[in-house]
Amino acid sequence: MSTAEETTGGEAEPWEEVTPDAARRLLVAAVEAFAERGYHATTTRDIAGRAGMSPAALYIHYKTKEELLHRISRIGHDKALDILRTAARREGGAGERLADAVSSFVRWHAGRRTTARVVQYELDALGPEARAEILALRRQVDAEVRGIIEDGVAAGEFDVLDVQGTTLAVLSLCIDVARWFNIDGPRTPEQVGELYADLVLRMVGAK
Amino acid sequence: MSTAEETTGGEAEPWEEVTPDAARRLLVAAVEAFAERGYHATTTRDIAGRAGMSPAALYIHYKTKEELLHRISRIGHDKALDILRTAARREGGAGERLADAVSSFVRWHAGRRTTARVVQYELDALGPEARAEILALRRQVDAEVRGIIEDGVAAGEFDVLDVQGTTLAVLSLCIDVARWFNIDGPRTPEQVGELYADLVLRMVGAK
DNA sequence: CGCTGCGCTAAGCGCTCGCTCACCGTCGGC
DNA sequence: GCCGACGGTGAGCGAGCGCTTAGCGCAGCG
Repeated sequence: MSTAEETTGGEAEPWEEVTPDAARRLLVAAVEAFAERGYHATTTRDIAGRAGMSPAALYIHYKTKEELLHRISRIGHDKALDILRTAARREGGAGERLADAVSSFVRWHAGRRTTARVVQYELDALGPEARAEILALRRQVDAEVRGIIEDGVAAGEFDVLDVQGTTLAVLSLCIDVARWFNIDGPRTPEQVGELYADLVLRMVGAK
Repeated sequence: MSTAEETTGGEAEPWEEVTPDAARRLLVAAVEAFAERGYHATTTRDIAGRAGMSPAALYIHYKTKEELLHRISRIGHDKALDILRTAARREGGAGERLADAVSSFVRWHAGRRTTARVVQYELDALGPEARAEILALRRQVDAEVRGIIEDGVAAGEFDVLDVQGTTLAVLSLCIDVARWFNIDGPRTPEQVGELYADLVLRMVGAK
């Protein structure tokens, strides 16, 4: 988690914490399949096939198909939260920290779009306990962004009427990048990150 | 479950164009089920059950489960486009028209959240021809918003660096309301619409 | 060399899916 | 009062699902 991923665009090779190798290959295959077709439309045979294994191999490393989604969602949320925390705790004014948070968060949602899609849009497919665990992480994500905005307001740097509503809107804007971003489109993840950082600074009335 | 959504955004009772009555009841049931569990996780038995009919009754009115989704998506996109066109073609400056477009578009996504969820997030479940038809409607949606922003820039009313990128962001912000909005939450659709209209005016640097 | 443990496969179980089909009650027209 | 059309049902088909199980090949080790 603390690896060298200051990287402007492509991040360090993900999923390296997943071992053994066969379990990681299955998980990466599941991310691709879930992102492409959705959790419910993906079959265990499809996941195993993408990983070059038989359907039964999946159940050596994971108890159920849902456990795969849970692991993906957990790791993805940890990563997203890590990105935001890093930006929130750097030095500098609230404006710089918010711009940094938004641009890196957006870069992740665009650059690792397949992962982000699964993480952000397949939450309802999890069972109650797993969903509750993930929702707790999401509240922490919200708190990080709200914290920066509150700092900016307190410092007189931002002009915001509804802090919680604006926080919601900022996060919503960033998250939805995973829905529409197209790797073959005209924009790189870095460009979208820059554009969005500018838009968000306008939204909070940064001086 | 189906009640309590009495057109908070001031829209007409929807689905009235769907006849006969049994076909409409099935379609409304499908909207609810798709919005709750997703297209692929919804069974034809569930849809028919919600409409108080046997599973076979569905196939008297619709050829396949996918045709149901197609009809919902088509009608929903027509409605969304209609809302934007009405706002775009009213009288007044670009700022007023943009604020009107955003607030009514957001009101629809929040107030008719179940429909909007299906319309915006189940697009990939459609076959190639149906999806192409819907994508054409979405390009028209984009054009309406871009048109207002271009007007504002031309009139010196807005300050926008990347018109297409900002259009994308504005629409993305509005659409994602359908993902997070909660009828039992602290905000009414009207309040979110107002908040978002203000945020969007800031994004375009409205004078 | 034989034994053991383990990652993996081939086959398939029980179930539920989308969808079909033979049949039925109701009702307007003659 | 009978008849055909139509909207509906109950039962069930073939397919494909998530997941299980019996057994295989092979590396490590005496």
